[in-house]
Amino acid sequence: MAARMTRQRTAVVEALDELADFRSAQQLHENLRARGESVGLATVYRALQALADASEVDVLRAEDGESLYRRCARREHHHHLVCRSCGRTVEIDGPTVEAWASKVAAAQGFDDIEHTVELWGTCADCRAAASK
Amino acid sequence: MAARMTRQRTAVVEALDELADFRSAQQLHENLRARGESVGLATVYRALQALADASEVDVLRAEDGESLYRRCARREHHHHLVCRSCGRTVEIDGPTVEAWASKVAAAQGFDDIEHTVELWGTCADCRAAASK
DNA sequence: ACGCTTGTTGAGAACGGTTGTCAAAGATCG
DNA sequence: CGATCTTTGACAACCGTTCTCAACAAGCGT
Repeated sequence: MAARMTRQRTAVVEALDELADFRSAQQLHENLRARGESVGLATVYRALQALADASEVDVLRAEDGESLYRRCARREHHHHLVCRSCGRTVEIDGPTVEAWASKVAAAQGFDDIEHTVELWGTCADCRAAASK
Repeated sequence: MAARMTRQRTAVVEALDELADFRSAQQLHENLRARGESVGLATVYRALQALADASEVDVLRAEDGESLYRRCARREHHHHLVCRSCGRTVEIDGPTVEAWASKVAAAQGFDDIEHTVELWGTCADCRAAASK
């Protein structure tokens, strides 16, 4: 169970660090190959999974169900405002939302509460590009 | 483009009405077969899709990415508190959340904002059953 | 009631993202 | 260096969902 530091894992982390926004496993894989790093797709998935388990990366689901990964600045719980078309991401937190969520859930007798709060939109740049 | 009322579509709507909680397309399909209604899986998917487009049912993604459907009481925008293990659902709305979401997004220059706010937990019954 | 037209159905193939398989490769330690 | 034991990667398998297309049936006009 000792996590070994391999060339591939390092490469995945590096790729994540360079790309500041949410990316799919496949995008990262392509990115790695493009720069000459030979890494298997399955390995990319495994690395991302491990990083997610260790809370080193945030995972979120695109509207079509694909998983997107990102290395976030803050490790504490937070939410995201993501551009639908380019993936550009802004970290946000909503203290009022947290409080609201747990209060509502508790009032209904629910336990082990987890909440999903994500904002999707089109960023200024993409909007400009679309109406070119 | 005229929507025809077929036996299959009626069956899907009926099944949804009986099952008050969020169910997957496959669960609904099984449910229909179990009661003798012969309906193809693809048809169930199509019916659910059409209903979702018409805002007749709410769709949400389970943690594993599967789509879950439910006929909600209110047609207006609202959120859900869903039991992870039995699918039991409580409709909730959070006026404060709505306001917060659009304000935050606008402040970042984002447009076309959409937000996902769902609460997952374990309902009282399932908690009791688990610690039997 | 009876065709006709046209949307709908269903079985199975296809698809796309993700995970499993397993022999070969390589990281770590003594 | 050698032994050990995790990791890798090409490919198959999976699973939910969508597509294909010939057979079918709603709804409409007569």
